[in-house]
Amino acid sequence: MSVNMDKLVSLCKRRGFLFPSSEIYGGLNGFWDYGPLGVELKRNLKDAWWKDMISAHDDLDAPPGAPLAYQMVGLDCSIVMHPQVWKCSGHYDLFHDFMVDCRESKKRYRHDQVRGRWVEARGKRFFVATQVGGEEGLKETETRALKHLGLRAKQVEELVWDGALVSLTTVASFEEVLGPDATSLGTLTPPREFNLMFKTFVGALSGEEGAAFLRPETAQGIFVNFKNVVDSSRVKLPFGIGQVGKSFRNEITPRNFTFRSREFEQMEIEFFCHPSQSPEWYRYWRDRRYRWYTDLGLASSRLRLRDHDHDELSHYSCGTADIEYAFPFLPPGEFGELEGIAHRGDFDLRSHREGKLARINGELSVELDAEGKPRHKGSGKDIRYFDDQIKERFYPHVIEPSAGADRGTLAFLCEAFHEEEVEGETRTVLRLHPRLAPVKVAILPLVNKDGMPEMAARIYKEMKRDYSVYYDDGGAIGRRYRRQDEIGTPYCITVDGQSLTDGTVTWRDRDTLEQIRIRAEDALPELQKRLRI
RNA sequence: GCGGGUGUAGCUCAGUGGUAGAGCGCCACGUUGCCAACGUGGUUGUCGUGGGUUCAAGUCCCAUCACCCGCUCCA
Repeated sequence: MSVNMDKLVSLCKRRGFLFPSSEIYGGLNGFWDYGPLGVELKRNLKDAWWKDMISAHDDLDAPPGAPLAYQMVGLDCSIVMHPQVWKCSGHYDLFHDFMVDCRESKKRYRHDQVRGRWVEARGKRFFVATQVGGEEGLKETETRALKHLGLRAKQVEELVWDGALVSLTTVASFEEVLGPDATSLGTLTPPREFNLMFKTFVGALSGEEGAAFLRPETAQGIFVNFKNVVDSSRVKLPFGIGQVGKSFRNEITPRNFTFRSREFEQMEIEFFCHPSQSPEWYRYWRDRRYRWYTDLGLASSRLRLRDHDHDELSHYSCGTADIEYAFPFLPPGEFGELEGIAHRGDFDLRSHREGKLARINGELSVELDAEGKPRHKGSGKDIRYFDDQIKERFYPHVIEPSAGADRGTLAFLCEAFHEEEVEGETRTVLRLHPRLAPVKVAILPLVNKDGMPEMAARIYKEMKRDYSVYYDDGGAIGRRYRRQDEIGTPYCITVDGQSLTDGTVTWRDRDTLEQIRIRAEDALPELQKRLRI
C-alpha cells in the first residue's frame, strides 16, 4: 500500500470522514461508519448523482449524445423483499455456492466448478479432479494420474478411464478424490455452504419459512416495480428509474478500506427502451456516466472505461462496460470498479414474469428442473410495456448504470488528496470539487476584536441558511486556512480591518491560494455561481 | 479459510521484565493585521481483548478480535 493511502486513511479518521464500524468493540470486518465530514461528502456525491441523473434531468429535449429525449423518475424500495425476487433474478443460485477446501494445497474451489474423471490403474480406482475443461482437462487429468501413480508417460495405456469429465458434484465421497492441486487422495473437505447474501427472518417467531434476504443490489426493486411506475407516473418509453440505497453482500474478503464492504450503498438506474434502440442507448449511458466522473474532478488519466470481453459477459448481457479508477492501494496498472454499465436485454422483466431464465442453445428460456418444471417460478404477472402509438406489447430492453456510492466517495477522496510544499512547510489539501466538498466556505475573522467577529458571524448566519459553512475564530489565520485545506473547503472568507470601513471581505481560493476582495453581500451569489460550474 | 506482519493518547510513533512517554493535534488565557506565528497553562490512555507465567507484564507464553500484505473469492 502506498504511503499516500496510509496518510489518507489517517486523515479520514483524524478529521472525521471515516471510522471503523463498532470501533470501541474492536471493529467489524467489512463495515465502516461515515463521520461528520464523511457523511457530508458522501451525501453530496449522492445528491449530485440524484440531481444530475433524475431531479434536474430535462425531459423535454435530448441531452448531448442521447438518441432521443427521455424521462427520469426515482424510486425507494424496501431492503427486504420477497425471497422469490432473488431466485428469479439469479442471485439465489449464483450467491449460494458450495465450496470445498483442499487441506493439502490450502486452495478453495467452487464445488460445482471442479470437474474430473474416474480412472483405474494398478488396482486403484480414484477420481482425478481439475479446474480445466475440454481437451486440456483430459490432458491435465492424464498427466496428474500418471504422476500420482509414479508412472512414465509411455505407461499411459495402463490407465483405464471410466467416463468423460464430470462435475465433482456427482462424487459422493471425497476419500478417493485427487484434488486439483493435491498430490495425495482425500485432501478435499466436504462441501460447505457459502451464503453471499445476508439471510434474515421475517416475523418475530418465524423459522425457516420466514427466511428472507437483505438485498444484494437495489436493481431488483426497480424491476419488480416496473409496472407500478408505468401505471402511476405517465412515463413513456424511453425512460429511466433511479434508486439510491444500501445493499449487502457477504464478501469473502473485505479489503482495501471501504472499497469492498459488506454493507454498501448503490446508485442505480434501470433505463428502459425499445429493443431496436437499445445499442444506441447503451453507448449513450456508457459515455454519459464516464463523463459524470470526470466533470466532478476524477482525472481521466486514472479513470478508464473498459468494455468487457465477450467471455466476461453475463449470460444474458449483450454488452457491459466498467468505469474503473486506478486506486492508490492497487498495484500499478490495476484498476478498481466504480460503476458497471450493463446491457441486460429483457432478462430481468421476463424472469420476473416467466421464471428464472437461462441461456439454452443460445436462446434465453426458462430454466427447468429435473421434472421439467421452472427451476424458479416467476410472478406470472404480465409486466410488459404497452406502446399505444404502435399498439404493441413487448418487453423493453434495459440499460443498467450501477454505481457504488462508497467506492465513488473513496475515489474522490483518493483523487483529491495532495501534499505539497509551501514555503518549506507541507500543506495537506483535499482538492475536492466544490459540489462535493463537505464544507463550502469557512468564515474567519482575521482577529477577534474591533467588530470583526460580529461581522463574520453575520455573514456566517446568512450563508448557513443555504450551505454548509463553517465559522472559525481559533488560532492564527494561517492555521485556520490549513485546517480548511485539509478537509477540502474550497473557499475562505476573511473579515479584516478594511471590511469594517468599506464592507468588503477577502475570498481565498483553496487551490490557487489567491485572494480577491469582494463585497460581503456578494459572497452568497459568488458561491452559488461557483457551485453551478 | 491458509501464510506473514501489525495493534501503546485524536493522529504518527518511541518504549526488550521494574513509576506510561515524545511530536503533532485539541482546549483556555494572553498576544496576534493574511497562509500550520509566539508565550503560559491544560487535556488525553482499561498499552486491541481474555487468560497464563512472575514478587512485578506494554514487554514473555497461550487464545481471541481487528487491520495490513500475499494466496483464495469477487454474479
